[in-house]
Amino acid sequence: MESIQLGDAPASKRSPGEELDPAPMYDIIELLFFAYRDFVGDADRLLQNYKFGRAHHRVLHFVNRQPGLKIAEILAILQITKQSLGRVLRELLESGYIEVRPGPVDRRQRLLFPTGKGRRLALDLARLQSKRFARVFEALPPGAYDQAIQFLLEMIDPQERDEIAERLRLNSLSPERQRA
Amino acid sequence: MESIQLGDAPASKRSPGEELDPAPMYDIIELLFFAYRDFVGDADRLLQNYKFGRAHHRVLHFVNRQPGLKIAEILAILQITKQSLGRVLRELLESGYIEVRPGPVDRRQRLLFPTGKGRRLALDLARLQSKRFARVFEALPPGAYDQAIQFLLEMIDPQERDEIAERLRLNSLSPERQRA
DNA sequence: TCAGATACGACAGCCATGTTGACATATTCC
DNA sequence: GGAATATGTCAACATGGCTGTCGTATCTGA
Repeated sequence: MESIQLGDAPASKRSPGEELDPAPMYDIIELLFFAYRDFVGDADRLLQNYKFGRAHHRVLHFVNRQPGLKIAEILAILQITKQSLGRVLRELLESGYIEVRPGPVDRRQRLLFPTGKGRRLALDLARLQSKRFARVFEALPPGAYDQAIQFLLEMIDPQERDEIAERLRLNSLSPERQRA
Repeated sequence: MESIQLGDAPASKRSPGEELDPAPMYDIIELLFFAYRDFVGDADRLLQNYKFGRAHHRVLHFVNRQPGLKIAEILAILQITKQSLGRVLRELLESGYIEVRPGPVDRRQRLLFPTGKGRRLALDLARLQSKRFARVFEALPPGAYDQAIQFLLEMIDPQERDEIAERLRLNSLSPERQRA
């Protein structure tokens, strides 16, 4: 692939050691905006067929990834209020993409599980978004995937970073939890 | 920095040549979600002091980056309708962060310019977001910035990609347009 | 055992930001 | 002078957030 040279390098590279009022990194700010918009656009188009929005997608995605998620846990992951979750979750329950079982030890809890239908839709959505990434890393040199992972991880607030990294590691190492 | 190994490599790497039903790339899908959320969170918090939202930020950002932007141009960049732009733009005009001048050649056009106040706020916001990037690339090996740029560029739909790359190149090479 | 903490549901109302559709106005172009 | 263009505007609506408040079932600990 042709290497495109865009704008300025980060200010920290232009004058090492000097940190006074670095120039804003407009290029990467805008690229992240456009990249994210196109990324979510893929799923948005598919979701229209189901009359679902991004909010439904997020809930279904994390419930599918972590079956048995508690209400409080998904609120923490999505960082929304239970009132916001309420409507979206109700629609997912009523249309049979997610089901609820009481917590085996604490019966106040409502554990969320994807149904077969739910797993299928979540998988379709994930595959669609994965296609974009697959195309990206085919066009980029080897190692680009690992570099992108490190880049995105660093972008996340430090407090959440460890927790998220842990959740990702757990999910990729223990597929048996999918059958819980 | 400690190199964290997360989950699986892309399916294309696990069995070269075979492309049937690759496993979804859950890790990078979720990392992009969390990374973007924290990224915009920075600006959101600052914007609260001004009673502005993300929509105002986007308009102010691009008007500041490309002074003299036409209405039709910013609609194309943001991919929203003029009705959506209307309210937000009116508030930015009334509160004096953006001003309008008729097109010198075509007087139907309303060219958008940031005011001094507008430039200051746009710069504050850009600096805030740049801080996150600066911290990221300090933690990452040299070359990570260029790699991230290439990654994000590839994530953008091909139709827009060239146009966006061109706009970024223009903006970083012709600062004199800032005085238009 | 019982009082308080916890996990969750539900109602009401509000806000921000997007949409479509229809129509008005000024200007430019042929 | 009529059509196309650039933009504004009004109305209605959808989505997805929010706060506040109250209710209920369940668990926990003194």
